[in-house]
Amino acid sequence: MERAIPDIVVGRLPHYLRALQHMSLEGRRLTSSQELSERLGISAAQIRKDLSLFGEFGKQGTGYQIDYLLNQLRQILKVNQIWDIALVGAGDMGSAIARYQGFTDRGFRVVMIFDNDPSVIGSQIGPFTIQSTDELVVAIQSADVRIAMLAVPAANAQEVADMLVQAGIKSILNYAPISLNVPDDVHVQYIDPVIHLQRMTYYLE
Amino acid sequence: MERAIPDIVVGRLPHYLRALQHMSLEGRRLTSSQELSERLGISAAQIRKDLSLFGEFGKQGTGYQIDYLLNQLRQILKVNQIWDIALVGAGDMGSAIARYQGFTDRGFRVVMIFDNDPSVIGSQIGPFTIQSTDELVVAIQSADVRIAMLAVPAANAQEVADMLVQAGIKSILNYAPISLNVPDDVHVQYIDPVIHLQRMTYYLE
DNA sequence: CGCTAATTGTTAATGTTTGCACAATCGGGC
DNA sequence: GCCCGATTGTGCAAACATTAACAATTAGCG
Ligand SMILES: NC(=O)c1ccc[n+]([C@@H]2O[C@H](COP(=O)([O-])OP(=O)(O)OC[C@H]3O[C@@H](n4cnc5c(N)ncnc54)[C@H](O)[C@@H]3O)[C@@H](O)[C@H]2O)c1
Ligand SMILES: NC(=O)c1ccc[n+]([C@@H]2O[C@H](COP(=O)([O-])OP(=O)(O)OC[C@H]3O[C@@H](n4cnc5c(N)ncnc54)[C@H](O)[C@@H]3O)[C@@H](O)[C@H]2O)c1
Repeated sequence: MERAIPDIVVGRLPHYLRALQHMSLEGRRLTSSQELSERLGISAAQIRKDLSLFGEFGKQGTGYQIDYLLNQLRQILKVNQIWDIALVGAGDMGSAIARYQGFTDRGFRVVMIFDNDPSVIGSQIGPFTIQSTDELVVAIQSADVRIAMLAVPAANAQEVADMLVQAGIKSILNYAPISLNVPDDVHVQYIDPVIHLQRMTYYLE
Repeated sequence: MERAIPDIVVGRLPHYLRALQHMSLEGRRLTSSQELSERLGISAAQIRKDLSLFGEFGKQGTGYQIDYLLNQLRQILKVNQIWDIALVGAGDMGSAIARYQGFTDRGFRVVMIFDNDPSVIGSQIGPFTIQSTDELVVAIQSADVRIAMLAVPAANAQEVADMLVQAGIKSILNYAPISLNVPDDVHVQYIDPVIHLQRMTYYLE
């Protein structure tokens, strides 16, 4: 029986992956827990320990092959494939997300966009036609999409989340500044810049 | 000598604040650690313990006065004032941030926007004229701004961060998917949706 | 071929965070 | 005025996370 991996470790893996991807693009071959430590501000011992939960990826005296470790991490995080994403809310934030070019080489792509404002339904954002939220559940179900990004106002976020759950979505990245109520088997992550800003003002004099 | 507050506690306070602000808008007067616990998915004991590090804000048998606790938390986090923010990068993300209406009632406002693309410098986003990054250091210094949001491509993020540090910025909220190198007295927080998405795909089958 | 410097994976020690449980206290009802 | 159900703040124990330290191993070099 496999020991469960602590959430906090899973949360660090994407950071390792991102740093390795940069190094790989820089043409580098090898790295070490020490170098990753300096780049990421995470102790070298911790990085080694985290990785050791999944296997032995390095070589003593040498370090880690960047491309090898990269692939191992991609496999562990299941981003050695492209995941389709449904985006709800085609306002300022939704449009920025829809146009963002930085998803594909990290395992994701937006494949459908929904809004409930008749004046934007049917119009294009890049390659996408904005669909009505009336079609949301059926469209997501028939395309078998599991991940959604939510960029609607806070007041509407819960009702949209309910629809997403009904459509079979299992992971929601929520930009609305409100906590969502979802079943246990649905994962939610939050992006709220103000939370980060308030955390930093605590340390300002 | 005051005991230092653990970072992890400071990181939860903005969530309490956000939930309380919603309750207050709903016209509610009283809440309890239990109710907050249900809304936030943080245990009631933890909430009570976190708050107790700063004082005694509740009343046994009754709970917490929402508006009172709200004000206490605003004071603790120093958001009982409006902080000015400098925004760098007026692309898709920067424009969405510049137009966002959700900062002011939570303690922040964008007051200046910079870019280095001559074709956007001088144009308007809402009430702001986009300034050249050539003016960045002087403009930030003379307006005594301490917080910046960074929305430039990853390849340029470090050079801009260096300018921000030189200008006296002490808190940076970085949207570029790259770790920044800054002096110890400068706080950095990161927003990278892909990190959150990759964290969730780990749990998908 | 043996020495050196580098670096891993892992164990044990240390430190931090969370959860439990309960006395103390409050407000309301009767 | 007293009792009851609710709820806080907190001491202690348990769980969890991080760090330090080191034997084992490697590549490179003379
Ligand atoms: N713009 C930012 O920089 C920013 C920053 C932080 C947080 N956010 C949050 O992101 C969310 C979106 O922000 P925005 O600036 O894009 O707002 P916006 O008003 O520009 O866009 C919201 C969009 O959601 C659509 N919408 C509303 N109700 C809907 C529903 N029930 N179903 C489908 N679509 C619906 C609206 O028609 C609109 O197109 C908000 O919750 C906001 O708080 C935005
Ligand atoms: N758009 C999104 O949804 C999204 C999502 C996640 C992350 N991001 C990140 O946010 C950042 C901005 O993304 P975007 O989509 O707005 O990109 P963008 O290309 O639309 O905008 C970038 C802007 O930065 C400006 N710029 C470049 N170098 C600069 C410099 N040295 N000084 C000042 N300005 C400079 C450019 O002129 C441009 O206006 C990127 O790092 C991106 O990875 C964006």
